[in-house]
Amino acid sequence: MRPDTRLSRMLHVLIHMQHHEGTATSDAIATMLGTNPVVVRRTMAGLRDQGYVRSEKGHGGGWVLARPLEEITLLDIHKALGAPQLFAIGLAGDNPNCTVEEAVNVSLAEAMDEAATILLAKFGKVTLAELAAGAAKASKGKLAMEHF
Amino acid sequence: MRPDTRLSRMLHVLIHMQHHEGTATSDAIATMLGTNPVVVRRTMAGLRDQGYVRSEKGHGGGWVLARPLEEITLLDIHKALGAPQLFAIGLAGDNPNCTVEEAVNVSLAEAMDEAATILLAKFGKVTLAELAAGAAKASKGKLAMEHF
DNA sequence: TATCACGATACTTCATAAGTTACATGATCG
DNA sequence: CGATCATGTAACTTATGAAGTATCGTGATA
Repeated sequence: MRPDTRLSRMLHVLIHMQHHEGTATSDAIATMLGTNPVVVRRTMAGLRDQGYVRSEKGHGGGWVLARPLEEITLLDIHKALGAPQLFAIGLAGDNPNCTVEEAVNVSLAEAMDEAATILLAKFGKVTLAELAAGAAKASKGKLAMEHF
Repeated sequence: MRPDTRLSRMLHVLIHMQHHEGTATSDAIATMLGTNPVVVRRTMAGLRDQGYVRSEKGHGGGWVLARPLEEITLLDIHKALGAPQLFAIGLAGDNPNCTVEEAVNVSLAEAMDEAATILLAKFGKVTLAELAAGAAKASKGKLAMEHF
């Protein structure tokens, strides 16, 4: 199964936009992500609808952050992307009379629900500002390494 | 994304095999699951290699449980299927010099690792015998209902 | 008015679980 | 032995959804 990389990509973009003066065009973002500007617009559309970024047309247009990174969590972006499927595992069968099938699926669903709750709770606790800070620190570390 | 239903299906089959006297052919299993016998053989191959079932050719051949359900956990079957991807979410980017990308992906990976640990721990604690017992109980409940 | 950048549509590509076809191999029955 | 049954395997097709692409419309700016 091909993994959904939209969350990872959007987080990456949003953090870069903080340092970016003015607007970032879909083309520029696409180049940074190694993808296509249409894909960028399509994916960013959800973030715009939820008020995390704004888009402007025409000369000097492009994308800008609409809220500080302190106020955006990973969970916010996950939801803005439409809260896509978290798990690659699914439940099979559609026979409502088979109690075995039902017991299996209930058990799997419970385990997955529990894991999803944990995962989304963690997503909700991490802000993009914290990720940006972590990246800045790592950057300094690298810079320091280069001096030796 | 199309979910992977192999775990759900194999658990279902194994529990039914407990009550099944003698062998169950791939055809019979496929009919029960609403799928194709070749898919059954392909998927059961991993379980056979790990010693959870045996297969016999020729007249009267088919599949039989090789171990009691008490000794098989959901995790065992997950592993026997090759421990396929749990999450539909993936990490993007391959630029080792971008600390932002790295920070984003490390954070996502940590959250997913934590959730995966929880999920697999739960899988490891549930035996197929327990699922079978739950199904039998539900079956009785249904039977009782039918009497009134 | 020309250009720039997003918005939107319609399509193609890609990856992979799932489904299908076909045939080989081995075991059992008569 | 030979027919039949069932698994083993290989090769191919289908289904699904993220991702990629081409094209044109729309609005904003110089």
